[in-house]
Amino acid sequence: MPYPTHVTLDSILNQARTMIELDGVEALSLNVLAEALGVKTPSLYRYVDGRAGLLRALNLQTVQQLVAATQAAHDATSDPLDRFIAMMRQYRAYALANPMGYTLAFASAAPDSRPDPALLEALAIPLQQEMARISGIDESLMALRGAWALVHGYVLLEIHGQFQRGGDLEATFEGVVRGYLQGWQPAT
Amino acid sequence: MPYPTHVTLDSILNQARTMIELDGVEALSLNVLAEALGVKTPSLYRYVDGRAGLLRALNLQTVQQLVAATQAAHDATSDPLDRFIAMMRQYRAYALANPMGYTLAFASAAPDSRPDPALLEALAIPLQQEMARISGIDESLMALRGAWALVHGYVLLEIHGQFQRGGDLEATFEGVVRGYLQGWQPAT
DNA sequence: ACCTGAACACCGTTCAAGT
DNA sequence: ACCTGAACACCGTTCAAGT
Repeated sequence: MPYPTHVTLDSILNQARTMIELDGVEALSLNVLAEALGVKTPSLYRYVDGRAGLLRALNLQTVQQLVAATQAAHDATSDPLDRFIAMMRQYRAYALANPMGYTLAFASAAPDSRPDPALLEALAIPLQQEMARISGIDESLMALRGAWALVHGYVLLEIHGQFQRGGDLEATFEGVVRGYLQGWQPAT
Repeated sequence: MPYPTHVTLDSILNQARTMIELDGVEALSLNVLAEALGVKTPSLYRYVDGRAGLLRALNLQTVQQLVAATQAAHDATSDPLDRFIAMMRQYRAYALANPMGYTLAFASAAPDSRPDPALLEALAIPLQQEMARISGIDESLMALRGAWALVHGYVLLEIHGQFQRGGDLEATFEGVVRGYLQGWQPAT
């Protein structure tokens, strides 16, 4: 009689994700993860290629979820500028809801667990299309890179508590993104 | 006859810094660090409070160096906008020269090794003064937060290789920062 | 005063063995 | 087919002991 399956890739990732968000990536060990899943540590190796492979799988999931989140906003509006801002809002919302996962995927040092370039394209293409309708196509790559940097940096500073002087961080986000984008609209 | 001192806090930090920049933070272990310094691991505990303390000390140094770098640019120019941009250029140059150290200090998850708030003020105050001369004082906090986010995000995306489509990243940096700042100049 | 040896608990990883 | 036990090398940390 073979063993029943006690664990799946999904259950592993879900458990890892909640542990990471609770205690940080450094505190995530395969031992405690296995124990929380009611299994012995070596069993995890059937589903994931060690600790590094686990982080890779998590990062893949993170990028996919982020793409889905921004894409949902894309389909919900039509005016180019509103649409772009709505996508940035969704981007921020996802990052703030998954701060450790976002940081791990997009600002972690390990070069081997970086997001797949092809997936990053999936994130960038629809954004650049919208940007082209705001800035014109010639400037759209530069304008998009700045917008991404602005949003990326903003959510990371928020996540890591580096906006120390309070204020309405949501309104400020809206303000700086709008301000940035207005600079790229062709002069009338 | 007492032991001669084989190691100092400075030699520890320097060695740790070069190791981090070479192989990443995760690969930094007290064992290999001690061995590189010609000393046994427990000796490090006289100078630094364990691995966490070592990272704290490194982060402190990073922020101080970053403050010094931006401050140098402040003293070298006089026009507000040029001066602010020069400071941002120095900020980026420092981050790109110390990518792992910068990431560790400003985008690492560990909340206990975060930079001292008072030091962050030392970084922010002169920047906000310049920003006030560009945007006016009322908007200067919001405008500065956006500028910081933009530069922070930009250098992190550069460091982690996420601008995949090439192009002159220095010129793009200049362009997006200038573009952002122009939006905050009061209408004529 | 400064460093080391020895010991402990924990970690990731591999692989033959169990069911 | 899936999981476990046992073993290994490595890690951080503490503290009594060495010089």
